[in-house]
Formats: sequence, C-alpha cells, structure tokens
Amino acid sequence: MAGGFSFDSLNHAQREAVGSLEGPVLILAGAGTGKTRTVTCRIANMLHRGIAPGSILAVTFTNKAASEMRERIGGMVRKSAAEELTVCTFHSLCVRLLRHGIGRLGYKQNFSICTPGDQAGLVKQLMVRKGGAEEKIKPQAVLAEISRAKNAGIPLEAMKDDYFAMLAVAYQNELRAQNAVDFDDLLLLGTELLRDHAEERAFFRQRYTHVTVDEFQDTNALQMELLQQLVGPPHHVCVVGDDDQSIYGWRGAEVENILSFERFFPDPKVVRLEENYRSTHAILHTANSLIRRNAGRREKTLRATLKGGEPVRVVEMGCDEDEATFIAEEMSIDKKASSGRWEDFAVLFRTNQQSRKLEESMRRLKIPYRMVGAQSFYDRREVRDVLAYAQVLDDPEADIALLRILNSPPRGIGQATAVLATDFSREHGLSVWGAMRHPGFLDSISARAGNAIRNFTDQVAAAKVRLDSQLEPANHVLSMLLDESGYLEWLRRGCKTPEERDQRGESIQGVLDELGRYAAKGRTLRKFLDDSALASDRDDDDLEKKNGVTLITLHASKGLEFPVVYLVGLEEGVLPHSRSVDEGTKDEERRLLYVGITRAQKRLTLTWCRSRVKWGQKVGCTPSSFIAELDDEHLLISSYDDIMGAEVSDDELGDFFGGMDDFLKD
DNA sequence: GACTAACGTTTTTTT
DNA sequence: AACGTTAGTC
Repeated sequence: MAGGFSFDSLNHAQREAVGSLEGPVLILAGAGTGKTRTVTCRIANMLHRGIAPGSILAVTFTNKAASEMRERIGGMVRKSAAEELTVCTFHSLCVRLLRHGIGRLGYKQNFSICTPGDQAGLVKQLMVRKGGAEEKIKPQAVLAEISRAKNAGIPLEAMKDDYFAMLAVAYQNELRAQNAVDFDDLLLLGTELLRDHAEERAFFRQRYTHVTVDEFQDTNALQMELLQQLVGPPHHVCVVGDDDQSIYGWRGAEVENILSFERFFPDPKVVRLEENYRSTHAILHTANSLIRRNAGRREKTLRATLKGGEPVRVVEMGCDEDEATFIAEEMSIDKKASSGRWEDFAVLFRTNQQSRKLEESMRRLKIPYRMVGAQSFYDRREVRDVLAYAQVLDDPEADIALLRILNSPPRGIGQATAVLATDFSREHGLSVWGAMRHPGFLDSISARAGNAIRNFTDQVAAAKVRLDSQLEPANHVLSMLLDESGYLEWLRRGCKTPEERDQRGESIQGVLDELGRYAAKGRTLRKFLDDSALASDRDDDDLEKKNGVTLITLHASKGLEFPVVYLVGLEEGVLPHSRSVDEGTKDEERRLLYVGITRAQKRLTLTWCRSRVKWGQKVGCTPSSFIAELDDEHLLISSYDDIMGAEVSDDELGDFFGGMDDFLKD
C-alpha cells in the first residue's frame, strides 16, 4: 500500500472522518481527540485515492501549524507528493491569489505587505499631517478599529468616530498610493478577487479542488466568505474545530461559523471526535462539568480513555508571592520524586504580567524555564530595519520601507527633508524614491540635503544593480549594503552593553542567513519578503529548542499538552478577566479555562490568591466564580498551609499526594 | 541628534 | 512596579 498510514489505528469516528472525502465535512474535534492525526490521515487518504497532490489545500492559522501539518503528512506519503500539497495560512493563501490576479484590482503585481510596525508608523505620520496628534490617541487604537471595520465589512468612511474614519480613509489611500496592502487587505482583496472576477474564481476553484481548514472556530466572517468563494460545488471542503475552544472572539472570530456551518455549506457530514486520549478521567470530568454551563454549544461530551487519575486540586494561596513559591517548590520536590523532566511541567496564566512573579521564583530555585511568546523576533528594531533595507533593494519605490531607512543611520536626511520629498512625490505622482531621483526636487532643496540624498540613492542604486545582475546571492548584496551604508557600525555604536550588541548582531545574521537559504533554493527576494512579513517568531525555533518548565498564557497554550499543569490566578477579575465581565463575554473566559484544564494529562492544580499585587498595589481577591461551577466529584480543595505544612512532617515524598488526601479528609 | 526626566499606561495575540 | 513614550535640553 502506498500510504504509510493505516485505518487500523483509528477509532470509529476518526475512520469515518478519514473516509469521507466527498462534499462538505464538519469534524467537531474535542480537546485531545486526535484531531491532527485524523486530518493528516484524511489528506494521506486523498492521495491514496488518487487525488492529485497539487489540488489539495490545507489552511491553518499559524505558519507553525502549517509546517507541522506538512511534516506529519510528509511522514506518511511520498516525499514528492507531500511537496506538491499547498499547506499554508489564510494570509499566505491570499498572497498566492493576489500575486496572480491583483492587477485586476488596480494594484501592481509587485505589491508589498505592510507589517504592523509599518502600519503604526504610517498612522502616526498621518496623525501629524492631518492634525489631531495631540489628542493622545494611540495609533494602535486607530489600527485596531480599522482592522475591525475591514474584517466586519464596514466601509472605512462609515466608521463610527469621524476622526477615526478620516484617518482610516487617509491610511487606506496612502497604502494604495504606495502599492502596499496590510494583513487585513490580504483577506479583503483576496476575497474581492474571487468574488468579483469569475475567471480568477474559476482558475482557483480548478486549482484547489479539496480544501481543509483547521481551527475553524477561529475563523472570522471575512475568512468564511473567502472560503465560500474558493470552494465551489460539489463543495469538497472539510473544516475541523471545536466551538468549546473558541477563545479569539475578541479579535473577530465568529463561533457562528462552526455553530451553523450548514448555513454556508448545506448538508454536511458531521463527525464528532469525543474520545479523549490525553487526560485522566478526573481531569476530563472536571472540564466537562465546567463547559456544560455554556449555552449554545454543539453538544458533545468528551470521554476519557484513561480511567481514574488523581483528583484535581484547587489550592488557596495567601498572595501571589506564595503562589509562585508554592509551584516552584512543589515542582522541585515532584521532579526529584518522579525523576521526570522539567519539560513535563507547565504553568498557565491569564495575563502576561502574571508571569513575572513566576519567573522570579523559578530563578530563585534554579529551575530552567521557557517563556512562550515574549518579545517577537520580527518586532526587534534591527530586524525591521534590515527587512526594510531588503525591501528597498527589491523595490526602491516601496515608500514605507524607504522612509524607514532614510535616516538610519543618520546621514543628513532629516524629518524636514523627508516631508519635502513626500510632498513632492505626491504632487508629481511619483514614489518617494522617484522624487529623490528627480532633478527638479533636488534643485528645490538645500545643496547639503541634496548631496546627502544623492549619496544615499546612488548607494542603493548601485546595490540594486548588483542584485539584478544575479551574479551574487541577495544576502551578500544586502550584507554589503548594510555595511557600506554605515548601518551596522551605527547600530553597534548605539548598544549600551556588549550583550545587547551580540544580541542585535545575531538577529541581523539570522535574517541574512535566512535570506541566504532562500537564495540557495532559487527563491526570489520577493518571496522572502512575503514570508517574513507574514512570519511570527512563534513559528520558528524557540519553543522546541529550549527546555525547562513552560510558562505560557492560556491563549498560547491551545494545542499543547503537558503531564503536569498548574493553572494560576483563578480569581474574579483575573479569570474571568474584569474586562470580559464588563463586556458580557464570560462564556469565552469559561472556554479559556476549559482550554487550560484540558491541557493537562495526568495532574492538574488550580490556584487562587487571597491577595495579589497589581500595578504596585496590593489588592484583595475573591476566588473565581468558575471554581464553584466545577463538579466536586474529583476535586480536592486545600490551601498553601495544608500542603506545605504537611510536607514538612511527611518525608515520604513519593507518596506525597496520597498522604495529602488522608490529611485533608479528617 | 542624543540624552535625560517626567509621564502615563497596563488582556488575551496571529497574520 | 515596570515599561514605553514624549518633551525638553544640550
């Protein structure tokens, strides 16, 4: 048999999902029910049944998920077949659509993708130019509203706040003038392309005949429309998800998409994966008892294949300091007793600021740990600078990138000159680069500024000639430009510590190396820039490489599992978060806790504190209302003193939890 | 243009 | 408390 997979290892429901390749399919996959295995087997089965690999499209939410899926399928089928599959995110799918047909929408083929950093810079600039910068409105807030409007299909000029609407329209005009699109535009324009241009729609419907969408509960209305445009009759579309794990409503995810999938694709085959292979019965029972409280779910009950298990502990702490200490100490004891690995432990929290106390206690007890999702690689200033240089090299008319590097390092082209160049470009319908190469503009400014501009543009132009000659790889050209322009020297000089210098140097080398890998594979600089714009550091190295206890937000924990989980800060106002109580989205907080609980395989501890230091102020806390919602059949209610007190008098660490049980029963 | 001082802010996060 | 941003100074 060609496929390296076998139906034998699948349960009944999984087999049904894997075998249903015709028409719309909805797979409701509860936590830990072998979702990824089912989806990858299903795609392997498609290949097995003779569906051309090039016709198969799988859409995920993150690049990481995409590469993981590709890898897993790669382990099951012929290498050449695996390589022909399209496995990507919604956004990179749209890049493909648009690189093909964006000309029909009035953009040039070589459009560039604006990153959040670029967007913020642009809005800031517009607020200065259009006035109102003193209103102390954050560009972020404007961008959030723009994003909301775009994803909800509201025209920008119809945005509620007039000032925001004005900025939004100016922002959009600016992007268009610069032949640039932002992340939301990718979805918006991709959908528009398919919706309004029948040839394109036909082309891609023929190209991708079998479509799979993972984490479907996280799709928004726009992504749903894109999917509808992309998938024509006979609707060979399979969506996979779990409404109970929908935790991104706050950024526009529509649980409705999964709750009423049949409205969009009639008469789907619905498969429920309810057999959980991850957690003990005790943990799962507790999770089920909680999520049952949510209204309007797709009814399903996870069944544990692992029976019994230790009770789930709910532990009361004096303060957040105690909480962090308790966890670190207990993990130390536990690890010694079980000869387990640090990687087996995870601490889950609602907000990032909760991690500080935990990190401190980890360091104090010399416990190695990894923080997931801290500072983004692509947010680092030097990385964005280098990418901007690369973008200018690819297309000097990319205004945003050009303006970013114009005076980094300082080369005598200050803000005033930049404004003059921008104004000139606008008046004459040129790009900023065009203006800076225009004799009329150069004559209109001071000789000093003119010279500075000439030097700079000559340098870039020379590098571009080298790049276009294709005699040397792009990473060499870029590296040379960074050096010649004095950027590297300037960056080095600006570092306060040797560590910082090394760190920044490494980041830059990382970008250059990555570009080198692209060049070696014959991929274009354009492709590199596209992927970089859509990349986030979560996709890369970090997580797997580092070892130690995992400290992670509940949101980021989705899709992961750990033998031992501590879920901290179960206090009213923290989880559920006060803001969600205000906004009436407590259901989503309940799902968040549900996601957290279902991460645990063997042992789960929930903690709450009587007091917590918040913004430098000690405040009293009450236990989360969710605690009372948990069925107590497999719960063990205790406190810091109960456990730490018992520990001192009980040397039998291996029997720690059993002993605990007796201690509490009297 | 680089440095310091004061100020204000603070959910979750991917693309 | 701690971080980023901004205004003011040299």
